[in-house]
Amino acid sequence: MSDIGIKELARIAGVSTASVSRALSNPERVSKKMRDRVQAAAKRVGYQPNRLGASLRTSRSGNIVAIIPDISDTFNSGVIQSLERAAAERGYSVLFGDTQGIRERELVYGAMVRSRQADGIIVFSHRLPFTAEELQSENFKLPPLVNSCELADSPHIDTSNLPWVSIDNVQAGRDAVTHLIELGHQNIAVITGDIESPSTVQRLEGYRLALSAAGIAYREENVYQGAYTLEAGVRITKQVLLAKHRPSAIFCMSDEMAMGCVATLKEHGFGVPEDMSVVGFDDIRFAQYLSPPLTTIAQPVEAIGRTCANILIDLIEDIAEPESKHILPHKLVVRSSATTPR
Amino acid sequence: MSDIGIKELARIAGVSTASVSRALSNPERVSKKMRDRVQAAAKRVGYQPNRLGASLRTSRSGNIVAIIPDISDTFNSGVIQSLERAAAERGYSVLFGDTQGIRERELVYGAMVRSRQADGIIVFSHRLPFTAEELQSENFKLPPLVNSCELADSPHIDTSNLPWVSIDNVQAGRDAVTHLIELGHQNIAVITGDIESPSTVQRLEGYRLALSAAGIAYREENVYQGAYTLEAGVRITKQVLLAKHRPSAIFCMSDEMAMGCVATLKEHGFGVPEDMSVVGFDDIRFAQYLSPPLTTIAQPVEAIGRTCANILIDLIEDIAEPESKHILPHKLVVRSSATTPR
DNA sequence: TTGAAAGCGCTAACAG
DNA sequence: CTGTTAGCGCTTTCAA
Repeated sequence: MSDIGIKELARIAGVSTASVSRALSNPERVSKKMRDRVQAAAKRVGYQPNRLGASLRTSRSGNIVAIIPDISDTFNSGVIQSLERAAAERGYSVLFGDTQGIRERELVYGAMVRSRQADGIIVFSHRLPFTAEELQSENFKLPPLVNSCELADSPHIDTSNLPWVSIDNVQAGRDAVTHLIELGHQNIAVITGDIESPSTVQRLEGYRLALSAAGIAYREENVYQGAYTLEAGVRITKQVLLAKHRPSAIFCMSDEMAMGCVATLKEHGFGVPEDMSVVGFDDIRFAQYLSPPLTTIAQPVEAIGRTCANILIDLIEDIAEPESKHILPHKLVVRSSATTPR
Repeated sequence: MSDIGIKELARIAGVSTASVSRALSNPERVSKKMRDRVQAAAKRVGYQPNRLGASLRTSRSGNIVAIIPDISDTFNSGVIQSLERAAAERGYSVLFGDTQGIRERELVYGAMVRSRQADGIIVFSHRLPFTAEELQSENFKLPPLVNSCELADSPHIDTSNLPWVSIDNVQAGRDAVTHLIELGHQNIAVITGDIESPSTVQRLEGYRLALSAAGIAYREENVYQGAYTLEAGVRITKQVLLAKHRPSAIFCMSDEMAMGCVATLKEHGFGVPEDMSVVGFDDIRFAQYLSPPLTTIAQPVEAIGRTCANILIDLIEDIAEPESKHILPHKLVVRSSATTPR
């Protein structure tokens, strides 16, 4: 049970190291007798292959890195949870990089593929984790990479052609706002996520479309630029309450923002939904337990994580087209935070 | 900028591979001239050392694995966030293992040190990620490991001697309950976390001590066995409401449980805190934005993660005593979910 | 201070 | 089907 290498095990089993390697990694390419013999010996002495040796030889680390701006965001942590599980099922481990949006840290994680610590990257941030210099360089080749639709365009590369997985954010934004319109709201504010994020831009487009389809004029002053955080929800909601033509409903582009929004409304004496309707986005675990339970757009968190992992691994293992796009279904979940305006 | 190895770089710089290695990894052991020359060449061609080669040679992967039952738990994700950051500052990456409490997955992650994919382990689960067989084996040596005070005793090893970092859970539990007693509560229910978890056992002990110090009889039926999840909070709270001698206050051993508890109370028409006081534990990000804002015990999330990382790395790099214990400070945060009973 | 060379543990040609 | 052997890219003696 002490630390034994392949040589030692080969000696013990009375076979060559090549046979040990084969019997353990490609059992089908070896006789049953050999297989049993080696596997028995391996088990007996508690042989655990050194993956570093194998990785060096094969140039495959078996790791993928997930670049995430903020793991403590509830939506993100749900995605990474399913991502990790799906990766594990295919024999990959995930190195995770919480960047807090810091460019330097993004670059560090982006470099992990080049330094062979990882075989591919899943990007949940807005920027590619490579320097402009790298991107412009002729012999720079993008490593296997999938983006979860938060990746903005880059001046140096057409990010829209990279593999991605996402919901239909335009339609989802439209669904949320249409719901409010159907309840009778005409004056609807929206608090956006980070404005560089494609998901925000798309959801905002959905907001526009919903308004326009209902013949309601789009008014610039109803669009509040925020960020996908609870704190932003708190901060911006105060601004909304200050508005000259105060809206009767607020569409928040994340549930965390909606939490902050609702808390702030209550703090200022506004009942939700009696005085102000609120619709969120994500359907995080907590949404149904808030008071009031949050009406929101549900994202298929589990599927997003799983799909990201699987596409990336397909890419790494060369069994996927390099431009796979996956649109996953979303769903409006009606609870109690939005109602007919008074 | 294409992929260049150390040999090629050595050739380009006109020096030996040994010098390249030294100039890059131990610049102080090389002349200034050599250093500049190599570093310039490395920069020019965009040399990125292959960590696999280095790792194989040095038997150091530069990774640590964090074994976590549930990353989407808000408290856990906060800890892992700071853990990752602290690890990164010391040049380590974190592989994370979300086990969902599944034994098999724990073992997979536990094996990563033996297979050299990682240099040490941080354990947030109840069990050591090793089989009984392994633990009993004579020449089994525990890898560098720190536990965040969730590790239960093992029949095969004295886990209490392993390095750990934690708050003083006994005192924290006592503080929470004392607060309720000082408000005037006499009949206080407690909803526990997973009963195998030392943190739960300790907090329960604190509950006992607080009662006893106030001369209040400890009553078995006021102790509800739960789990640190929102769903458990929901489920158990219903049981509490069914109690013959209904308590006037509930101490929940996590904020997520408290969220579920408060939601359930409201759903059944109980005002919080008018009809029922609730105290939580953790002070997760959301606690202050719930309605009512949650009175809770704040854990130093950032410090816990950072300390775990630093102790583990000290252990790996042989610069720490193997039995370091760290008690971090907690704090009662009084908000609005607990008040004087009617 | 620098270079030559061995070797970390494994896999994959290649030969038998 | 199995064994021999070279070598993945790096670090680290050892000698100069």
